[in-house]
Amino acid sequence: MNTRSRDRVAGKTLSISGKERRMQDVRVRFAPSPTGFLHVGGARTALFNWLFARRHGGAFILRMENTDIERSSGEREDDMLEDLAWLGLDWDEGPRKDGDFGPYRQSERIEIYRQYAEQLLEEEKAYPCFCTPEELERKRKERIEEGRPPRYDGSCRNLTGKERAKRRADGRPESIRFIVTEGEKKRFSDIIRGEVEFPHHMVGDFVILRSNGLPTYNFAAAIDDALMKITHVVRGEEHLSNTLRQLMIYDALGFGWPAFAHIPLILGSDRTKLSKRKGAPNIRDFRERGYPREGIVNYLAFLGWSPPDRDEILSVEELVREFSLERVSESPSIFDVEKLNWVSAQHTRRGGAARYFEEALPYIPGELKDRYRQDELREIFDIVSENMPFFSRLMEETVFFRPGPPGMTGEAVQMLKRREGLFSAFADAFGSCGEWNTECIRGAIKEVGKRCGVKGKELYMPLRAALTGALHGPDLASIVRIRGKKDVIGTLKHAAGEAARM
RNA sequence: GGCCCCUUAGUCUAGUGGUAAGGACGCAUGGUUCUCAGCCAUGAAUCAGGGGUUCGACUCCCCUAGGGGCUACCA
Repeated sequence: MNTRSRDRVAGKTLSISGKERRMQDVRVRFAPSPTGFLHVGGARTALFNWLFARRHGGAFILRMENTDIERSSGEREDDMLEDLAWLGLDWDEGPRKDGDFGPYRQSERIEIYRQYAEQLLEEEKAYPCFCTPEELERKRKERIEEGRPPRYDGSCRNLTGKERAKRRADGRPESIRFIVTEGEKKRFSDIIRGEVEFPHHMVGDFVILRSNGLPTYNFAAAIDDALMKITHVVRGEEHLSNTLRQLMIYDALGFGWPAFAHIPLILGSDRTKLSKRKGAPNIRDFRERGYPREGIVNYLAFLGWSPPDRDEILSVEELVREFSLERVSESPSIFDVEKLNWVSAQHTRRGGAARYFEEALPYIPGELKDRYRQDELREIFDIVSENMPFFSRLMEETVFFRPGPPGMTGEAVQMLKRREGLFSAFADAFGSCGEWNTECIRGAIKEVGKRCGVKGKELYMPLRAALTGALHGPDLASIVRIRGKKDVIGTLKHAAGEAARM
C-alpha cells in the first residue's frame, strides 16, 4: 500500500485555515450516462457523493451526461432517477430540481460547450480537424502495427486558412481538437490515491467537439464541473487517467481545479469489471425482489469504505455521520450477494414489522391476506423475518401459516403413519383450551404428550407435519396460535383421517 | 506498445517499522430448541513472489507477476 500522501493530503486539507468554510461550501455531483437502470457501481459512486455532501452540509448535484445520443434516452433517464430516488439519494440540484447552475442535462447545454470551443479556437488552443473516421482508423491501425502509441498525429493542426476552406467546401466532417502541448505534465493530489502525475504526451490532440456538434465527455465534464462550482469530483477509478485531459481543459479555460477522489471499481466474481453483458447487478432488480433500501445502502457503503469502529450495521444517518473519503480504500472490491443478504437481513430483523411491514405487504400471498387480520399478518411477519434479506422470500416463508391441510413432503407423510390417535388427542386438547394463547397451547401439547406417552420429537414432529406438511419451520406454538383453533382442529382431524387410511 | 492505478484468508476489510496480523460474511464443530432460523461458543483459512533499506518489515524503496483503467468524434 502506497502510504502515499493520504496523510499529506489529509494534513493539507486540515491545515487550510478556511477549512470550516470550505467544507460548508462542498458541492459534489453524480454524473451518470442515462443508459438504463442504475447498477451497483453507479449506485455506490452516487452514494459516496451523497454521503460526503450530507456529511458536510454541502450540495449533491445530479447531472445527466447524455451526449451519446445512441445510448441515452428520456425513458432511461427516468429509470435511473427512480432508482436513485428509491435509494434515498435525493439531489439538491439536477433534473426535476432546478438550481442556479442548470440546465443539468448536457444535451441542454450544447450551446455552452460550443461557445467554449469557439473561445479555444480563437485563442488557438484548438483547431478544426477534417479527418474522416476511416482515415483516423487507418492511421491508428498503422501506428499500432508499427508499435507506436496510437495517438492522433496532428495532421490537421497546421492547416492554412485556405486548406481549411477547401476541406469545408469538400463537405468533409469537421470536428474540433484540443492542442496538447508537449513536454509538460499534470500533477494533482487525489484524496484517495495521493499524488498522481500524468505526462501530456500520453494523449494526442483530442476531440472536444464532435462533427455532429456534440461535445466529448472530457470536454463537457470539465466545463460542467467548473461552471457548476463542483468542489470535489468523486468518481470511479476508470476516470483517473481522464483527469489529465480535463485538467488541460481547466487550464486552457482558466478554471481552478476541484479536488479529486477516485474510488476503486466494483468487480464481478471473476475479478473483472462488472458489465451489463455479464448481468451486472442493478438496483431495480434488488428493489423488485424486495430488498430494504437500508440494507443495500449499508452494504454498498461498506464496499471500499469502512468506519473507524467495528460496527457493520449502520443506519443511513449513522453512515452520514461516519463517512469520510480519507477512509475509502484504494483497491477494487467484489460484489458479494451473500454478504449483502446478511446485512440486509440484519436490517429487516432490527426493524421488524414496525418498520418494514408496509413495504413487505405486497409480497405476502393473497391467500394469507384474505385469511388473517392485519395484526396477525404483522405477527407472522415478525416471526418469519428473523432471517429475511428480501421480502419476496415471504412467498416461501409464510407457507406454514396457510390455512387448511398442507401439501406434504415425503418425510412429513411418513410422520402421519399410525398416528391417528395422536392427532385426535391433539384436536381434543386444543378444543378444550379455554383462552387461545401460547401458554394454553403449550399446556395442551404437553398434556397430549403425557396422555399418549410420547415426548420430544415424537410429540412435536407429527404435529408439525400434520399442520405444515414439513419437518421444519417457525415455533410450533406460534403457528398453532396464529392459525386459530378452528383451522388447527380441522386440519388435525383431516390428518387423522389421512393417517387412518395409510 | 506507452502512461497510470491496485494487490492482507473464498469475499468485505482493520492495520501507517516492533501486534499472537484484529473484525465481518461464508464455511465447519458444539451448545440452546420439536425442527429450521436465530442466538452463544469454538475452529480452519490471509500479508502475490523476489530483492533491498533497517537492529527489526504487512507497513518504506525497487523489480517481477497478476488485475484494472486510459491511450475513441463512449462515458
